[in-house]
Amino acid sequence: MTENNNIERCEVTAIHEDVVEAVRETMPPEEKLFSLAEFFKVFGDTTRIRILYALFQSDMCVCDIAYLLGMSQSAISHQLRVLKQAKLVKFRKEGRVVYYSLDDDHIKSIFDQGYQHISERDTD
Amino acid sequence: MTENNNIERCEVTAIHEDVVEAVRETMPPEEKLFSLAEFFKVFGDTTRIRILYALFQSDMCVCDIAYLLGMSQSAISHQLRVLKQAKLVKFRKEGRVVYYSLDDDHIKSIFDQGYQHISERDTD
DNA sequence: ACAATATATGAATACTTGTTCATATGTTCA
DNA sequence: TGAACATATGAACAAGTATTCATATATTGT
Repeated sequence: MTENNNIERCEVTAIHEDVVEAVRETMPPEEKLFSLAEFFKVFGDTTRIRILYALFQSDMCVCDIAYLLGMSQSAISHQLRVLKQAKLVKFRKEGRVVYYSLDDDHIKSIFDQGYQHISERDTD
Repeated sequence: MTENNNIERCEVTAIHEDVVEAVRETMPPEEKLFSLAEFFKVFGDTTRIRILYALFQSDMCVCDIAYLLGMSQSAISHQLRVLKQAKLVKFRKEGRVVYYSLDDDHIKSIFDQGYQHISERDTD
């Protein structure tokens, strides 16, 4: 009558099977969760974060970004490719110079909320 | 008179030094950018994303989470430690069972925005 | 005190990832 | 056409990370 018969050994079975099944119902599809992790993975690198913050302010060419961040042109170019594939930045070519700019409206507010989190956390 | 004297060779110097210096002024401190990357890194893994989505719905013990996600108790325990260190989850002990729950208000809305981004992106 | 069990953790391993180095591509200017 | 230059890219390497395995810790019930 109480919460019996769910209980077996852990490792294999759940302790509260009712809770587990209820939660399972609400889980988004695996594929969406995977995409979401992929999306956030892009923000999990200081170089890419710095590039995006720079682009908040102004469109910039590869060379300028490299100079600003004190990094090699190659390193920046590789990271811009990651950002491009994630559709976070777009680019336009002017002669041999390529200007990158933001291609997403959510980034800033996502960053702001992250910023808020770490600020609150660090004052505890 | 035009945009001269900024221009030297890339790799070493910037093409638009004025732009670079203007952007440099607005960059948040390195330490903050680093923390931000650390913060998002936590979301860059499917297992942790899945754990957090589960906890959106209900507090859960380690064993139930492992069962729900079809993973080992050890793997879940390791990941919960990461989430704990990031102050994203908290826990309470009841006997030998440890219940984890969310410890942050921003997570859901950050996830929602990420979700929105990938949805928009995938319909282009 | 002892067996059973829920969780935590250190070490090892396989995999991923960021940067560098060398080089390729494509554009401009003489 | 050729030299200079901005950017892109593949391969290699180093550093980081997620999971497993074995085991430790702590709690419960007998």
